[in-house]
Amino acid sequence: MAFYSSGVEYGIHSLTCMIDAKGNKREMSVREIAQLQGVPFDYLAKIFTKLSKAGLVISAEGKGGGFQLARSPELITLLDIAQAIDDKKPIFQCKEIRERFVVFNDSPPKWACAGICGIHSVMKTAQERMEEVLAQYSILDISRSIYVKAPASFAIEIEEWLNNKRQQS
Amino acid sequence: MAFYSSGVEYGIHSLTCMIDAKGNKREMSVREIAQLQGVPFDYLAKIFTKLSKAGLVISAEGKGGGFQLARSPELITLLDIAQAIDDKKPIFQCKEIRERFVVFNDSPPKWACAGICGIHSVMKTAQERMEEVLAQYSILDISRSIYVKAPASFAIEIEEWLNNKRQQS
DNA sequence: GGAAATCTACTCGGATACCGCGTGTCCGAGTTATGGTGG
DNA sequence: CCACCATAACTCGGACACGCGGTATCCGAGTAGATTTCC
Repeated sequence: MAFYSSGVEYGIHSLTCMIDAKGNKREMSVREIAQLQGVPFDYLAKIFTKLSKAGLVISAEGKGGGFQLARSPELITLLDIAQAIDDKKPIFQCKEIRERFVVFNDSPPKWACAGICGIHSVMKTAQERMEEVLAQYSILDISRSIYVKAPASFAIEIEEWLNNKRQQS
Repeated sequence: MAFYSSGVEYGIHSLTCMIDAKGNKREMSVREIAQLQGVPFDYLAKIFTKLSKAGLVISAEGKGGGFQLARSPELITLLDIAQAIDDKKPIFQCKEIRERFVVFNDSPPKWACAGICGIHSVMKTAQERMEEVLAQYSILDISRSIYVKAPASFAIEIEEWLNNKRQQS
């Protein structure tokens, strides 16, 4: 299985579409976001409560409520989102096998347990490098990479779709 | 769940203990390796067939057989092992959500599908950085990090344990 | 004494069981704007 | 005109069902060295 869950993917895409073509925030409800992207609503709702607890979005309860980015789009990185949804999980879970050597007879000496396991140490470094990359890109970057490819009509169609939706209720 | 399975951890530790204190290869059977480290034998056996297919170890069938490193210890990296056991899996599995926008009406335009997804692209870069670190360390490095902490008696105890084991049969 | 049969200890590969977790759904509770109703 | 109430549309949180994949175990088949047996 992949390391980052599909919840993370939903989260990133969702926050990305809460920015308009000009890079400004746009308040939206979970239902709007879910329908706009063709993603399960109930599931996305749970994801947004996580994003809210992590302080990435601000919630507005009640009718007409929804979510809004808590910070400027360039200050929300992919790492922020991934950690908010997947709870800072490690790439590698050390089982301290080094302590299990049969020659230790179930009572490993101090030197064997001292410091961090060598393998674990390398894995931690690897994860740090990985997360550095994720921390380097914001949802504004992602948003731009979409709008730079899209025709001008794309942004308009989304705006219209949103307006229609809101007009009906 | 962690990205790299516990099978990877078993694999790395196992290959590491197929090197003696001087950094030389040491032929061992799966049973020896499993018992030495206190790890399930049957499970480890399956892992070694993967390592064998990946060309990291060479198998010798029949009585007295076992496994041996296929290359010099400094040429076997943690990435080699991880990929041999976990089959080059991606950190992130793109679901191509960008094609699902409701304004596309189930027929996404070419520009939306063109090239690699922006998020996916960042994730791939992140994974590359991570794997670079893993490719940077060999099992010889890991082995040394253990022996540098251990007293001289440690290597001797392992040798004696192995000799006892082989004498009995 | 030498050849053949037997035994033992391996590597392989498939089948299977267990179980945790990711994914997704459902529902009830609390909140807030909106619209309608009655004095 | 204004206070009050019902309704609709949200967010929140818990419970739960489902299925997949990681972990682990078991077993049979094939292979090769060691041992014994038998002529």
